[in-house]
Amino acid sequence: MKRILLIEDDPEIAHLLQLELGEAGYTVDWASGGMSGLVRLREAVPDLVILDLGLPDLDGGEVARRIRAGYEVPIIVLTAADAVERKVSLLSDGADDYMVKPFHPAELMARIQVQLRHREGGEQVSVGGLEVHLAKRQVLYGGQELRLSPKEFELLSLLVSRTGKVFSRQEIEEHLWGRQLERDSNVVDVHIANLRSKLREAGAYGYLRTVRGVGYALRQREAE
Amino acid sequence: MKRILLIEDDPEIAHLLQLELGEAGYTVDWASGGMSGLVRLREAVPDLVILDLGLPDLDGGEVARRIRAGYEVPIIVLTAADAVERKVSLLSDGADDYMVKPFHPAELMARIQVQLRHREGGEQVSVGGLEVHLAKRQVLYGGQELRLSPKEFELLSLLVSRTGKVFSRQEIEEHLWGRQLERDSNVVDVHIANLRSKLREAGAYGYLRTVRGVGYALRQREAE
DNA sequence: TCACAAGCTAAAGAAATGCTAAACTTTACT
DNA sequence: AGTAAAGTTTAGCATTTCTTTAGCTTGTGA
Repeated sequence: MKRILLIEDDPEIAHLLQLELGEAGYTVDWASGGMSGLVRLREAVPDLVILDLGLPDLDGGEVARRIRAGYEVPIIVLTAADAVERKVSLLSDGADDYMVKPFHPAELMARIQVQLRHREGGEQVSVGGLEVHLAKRQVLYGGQELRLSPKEFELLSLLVSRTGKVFSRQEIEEHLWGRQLERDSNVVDVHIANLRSKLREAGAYGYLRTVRGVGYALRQREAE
Repeated sequence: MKRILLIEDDPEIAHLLQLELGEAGYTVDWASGGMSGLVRLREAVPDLVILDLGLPDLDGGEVARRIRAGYEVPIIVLTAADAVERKVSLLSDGADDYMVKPFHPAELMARIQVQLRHREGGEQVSVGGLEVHLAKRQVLYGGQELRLSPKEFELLSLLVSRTGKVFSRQEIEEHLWGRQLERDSNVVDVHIANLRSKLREAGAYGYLRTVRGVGYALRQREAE
């Protein structure tokens, strides 16, 4: 369950948003002023902050800066129509997105999702259309999920950790097995072959390349 | 100093990014359209490209594909919130990462670092337009990749390690074979010839020179 | 200008390297 | 214990790369 901190002085808007967000499955925490918002933030760090600019006690930019100084949490700013030209300074104050009032709740919802997705994606790397989510242990190609065995996933993770670099069989062995294998073992080759065939099956051919005499690398696609 | 090519039609965003990136120590080159971006790229290949999707003249995916067709440079795409579903096709067009607008500059900065780290093999040497990446076992000439055999790559690596120095056949043998070969073997000559022909094929003639009676050296280009 | 050494080239056989399929072993789960 | 999935080994095959050979070209000094 995602927690959202709403800093908004107008009770009417606050109430409306609380309803909308609650229905969408978010837990909403409401603060009516800049100071109380900052206090609330310290008590329980939310997953996202919605900040109204027109606060009575503190300037919105100031609040954004203070939040940003101590927390990584994404901030969406609500601003009146006449303050549009402030958007640039706002963004550099630490806001991640802004919405001009009045706005449609659905749009706010969409932007919230975008921001949350941004943060979650932390451990994601991609090469070409290949996305590797380390935390989720998931690999996507063209939005489609690939079913990889543990060894295959580790192998791909290693290669994607330094795109372009050629990993020798020895390096791969050290990373996946923690030691060197027998001199004449070709386990690595076999796992490479299996991984490659699953990649190809999904249409992701040409990324996993053999560098003869040295090892393997993940590179930008090459004609097959 | 890393060079970033920014392809962005909105002058306001371009200016903001130019400031931010400049402060972070990058050299920023700004192109306001897809065509001019491609031209700029050809003039001086940057270390990274930031590409806005909403260009007036060319489709963003098209630009990405054209860049990718000729260069290995990493591409980060900026896309409007309503085009999120295009990310998949974008990634397979050759983009390495994408960011949904608006975004926090710090996040862009982080992603730039990720991309540059991925690409850097650490050790890289270059003479003229010839770049040799040891970790990637890759040789680029004018952004274009050369396919070299192991011996050819080692040979070029050796020569490029002390640009200008003349290496005797004996020295070359010691480095590539770990010993001296028979007196009347001309393996070195043959590998030199093969390397030279691959270089020439890519347009990189005039670098690999013969010093009669002594050996071979890699020097600044000379008329052919 | 000629002769000879040094270097270049092309081609063929030898060697090394990687790929694949299939059998076998281990592991995790029922 | 039985099954299914994953991991490993083996061995033969295909391909690339390396080396050698032999004849050709080029540069240099008499």
